[in-house]
Amino acid sequence: MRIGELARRSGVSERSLRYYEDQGLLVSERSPGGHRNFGDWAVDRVIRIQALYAAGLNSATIGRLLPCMRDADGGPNEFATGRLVDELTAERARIDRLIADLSLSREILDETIAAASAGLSDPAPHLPAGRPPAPRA
Amino acid sequence: MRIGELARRSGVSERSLRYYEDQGLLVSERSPGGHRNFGDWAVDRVIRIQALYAAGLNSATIGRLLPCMRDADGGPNEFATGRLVDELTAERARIDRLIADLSLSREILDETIAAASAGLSDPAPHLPAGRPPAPRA
DNA sequence: CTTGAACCTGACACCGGTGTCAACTTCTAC
DNA sequence: GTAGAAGTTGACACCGGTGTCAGGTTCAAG
Repeated sequence: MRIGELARRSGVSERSLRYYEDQGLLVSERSPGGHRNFGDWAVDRVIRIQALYAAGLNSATIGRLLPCMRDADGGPNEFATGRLVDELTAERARIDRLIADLSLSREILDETIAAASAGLSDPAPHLPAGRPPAPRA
Repeated sequence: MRIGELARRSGVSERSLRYYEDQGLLVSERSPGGHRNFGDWAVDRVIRIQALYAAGLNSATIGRLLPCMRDADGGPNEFATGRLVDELTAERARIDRLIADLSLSREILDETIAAASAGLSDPAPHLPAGRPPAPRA
């Protein structure tokens, strides 16, 4: 598929996809004219890359991590070196703290939103005040 | 307490605490010489502020949110306006997506770390490879 | 009074993935 | 062949909470 479709299917902007390739996180075949061509596997990979970025990892770390992770196609891997394992372990700890912060923030938002819809005598007509169930992490 | 102690107790740098005050998120008494003095309630408040920042909210949004949230001391509140509720609802949705990304990232890290300690014939002597249980959100 | 730790204000820099625009080329459907 | 959608490279800007340094002031203990 071409970059536009990959962007649509993965939910990541074309700009970011090109950046990922620049950083060596994504590879593509090229058409004779230079247009990128991606396989289906790229969708999953992009989603993972995006998740890792969202978790606060930088390009360099993701670049070291990618060849060591079990891919969707169960492709061949390297094993993470001790140094990389240390780094990933630290990242994991940071992510755990971050998840804790996010959960606290979510609670605060929930309470505040609930208090508003309970307390306002002027119910906003656009949102039916039904809050979705807590996300299953 | 003074700013140093608050920093220690909340785990937030003095620099950030002064910035929070600048942004109107935190109030302090001042000593005759100008030194800040905080009550015990400040610790909880700072932790919440920090969590909200970590969740990606900016100063302006936090500033609007703070007076509407139920504080630790159950202090008096305003109610969030409809416009603010909309904003908070959007933020909550974003946080939910972010938590999903973080969970995926954590899984990837876990698998990669586990694969490394299982696959390496050279066990790094510093970490006993016991992975902590998944964090109870 | 003296001394050293703690605090004050103000300023500068940073980071790095992403949005956006420009100018041009390639692809595709008719 | 031709028009228009889609893709390409390159460059510029941004954001905003935080780290850090400088130079000066305050506080508390001896």
